[in-house]
Amino acid sequence: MAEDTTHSGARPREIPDATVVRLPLYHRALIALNRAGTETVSSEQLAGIAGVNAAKVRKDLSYFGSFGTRGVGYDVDQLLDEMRTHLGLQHARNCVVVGTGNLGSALLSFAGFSDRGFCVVAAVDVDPERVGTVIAGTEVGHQDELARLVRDNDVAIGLVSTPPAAAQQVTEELVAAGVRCILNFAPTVLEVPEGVVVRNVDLASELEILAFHQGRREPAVVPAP
Amino acid sequence: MAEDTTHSGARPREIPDATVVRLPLYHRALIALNRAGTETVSSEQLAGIAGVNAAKVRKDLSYFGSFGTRGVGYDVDQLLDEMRTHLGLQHARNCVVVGTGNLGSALLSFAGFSDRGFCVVAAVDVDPERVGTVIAGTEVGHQDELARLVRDNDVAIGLVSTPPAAAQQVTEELVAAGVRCILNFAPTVLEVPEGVVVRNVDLASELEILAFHQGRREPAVVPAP
DNA sequence: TGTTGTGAAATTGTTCACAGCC
DNA sequence: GGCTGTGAACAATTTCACAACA
Repeated sequence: MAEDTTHSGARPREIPDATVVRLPLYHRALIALNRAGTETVSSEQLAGIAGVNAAKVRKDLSYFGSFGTRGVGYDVDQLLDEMRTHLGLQHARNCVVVGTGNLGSALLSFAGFSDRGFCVVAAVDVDPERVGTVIAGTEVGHQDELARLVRDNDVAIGLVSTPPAAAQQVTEELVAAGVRCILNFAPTVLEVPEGVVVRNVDLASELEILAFHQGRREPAVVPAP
Repeated sequence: MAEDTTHSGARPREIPDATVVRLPLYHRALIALNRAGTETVSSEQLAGIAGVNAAKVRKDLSYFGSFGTRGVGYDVDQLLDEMRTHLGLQHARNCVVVGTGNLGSALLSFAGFSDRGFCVVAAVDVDPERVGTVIAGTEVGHQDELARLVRDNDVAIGLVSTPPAAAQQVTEELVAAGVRCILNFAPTVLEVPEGVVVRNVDLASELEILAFHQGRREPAVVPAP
């Protein structure tokens, strides 16, 4: 991730990766606080809600500036605004779902995005059986229409939920169409050019990590029936 | 993201967390190599497929022993076996889906688990409209039946896909029923007792992380000429 | 030759602890 | 008195680089 940033001037604040992945946690916590009508929050409280520790909260927030008040805490509204700004969420972002199998249709139906400023506006598939069907209000277009749909709908993010064998191909089409953010659900490592960001969500991997930890805890006990 | 790996006692061989989260990548790569009939693989090749670098592969594997051959590489079959053993995947693990909304039904329909030794064998919901329906071959039971279903089906893993407000409650029920591994899809931080492992999958958070990176890359607005 | 396995160095991330301010 | 912001100490992780060896 880190470019050749030999510190000539400490101007461009580089946010640590570890911090970036925690920002959504704070964002989520602040949304909840805001809804509850809470006006100020201490790093300790915020940490409790976000499931981290207070020192981390303060360090993380400090990378963006110092908007807390000593002896008081942070103003929830202000911090929420700040968070939105730095996450680039002032405006909603449009997403396209590529591959409308089980997972793809779930993504189309899933409401969890829209609350937080992401909107699935298009979907494509190669299967003629699926093209033309409407899932959760979105009509499935043909894969060939991807570029047009991306352009017409100002799509910023591609959700790849094809079988693994097709994932690299559709990724390249997404990139060619100008999409620079990809959330990949296929169990494959995607190759992308510089400047394109990929995040991977692999459910089987998550389950394997859980299995590993369980195996560690219980040294192979065979329960008698 | 797995900040909740609380360890109780010191084990002789402690595997770094960072390594653990990469094991599924190697596992996946080895399955592919095995299917392709490849017999040996170098750390360099494995790294290529898994999307990491060779030094990391070697270091990671070395925590489990040294089963490579200098000048040659690793035996795919043997390494795959080793991987399965350490991930505790000799036997399949049963999962229960709690909450059968959009995401929950997708989890039930999703085939991606079964290839890798995880099997969804039960599902529950509180909504009377859903209880009794059959999704992808699994009948949805009532939430009250959770403990029984866990017992009867030897369930090892709980998949929490309820609305956030219900997630903590159902987690406690899962834990009470003896489930010690939880994959949480609800956008909430779950509190669990020592010995229970939680991993979180929050799609909105992933999208926010992507948005952040995109915002960084394109420096906002170009000054007017 | 080519590749592993691994100490040691470099980098990144976390926690401490306290000065500074309300 | 309470809480932030942060440099400095500490811990984890990654990378380097090379001896060992089939």
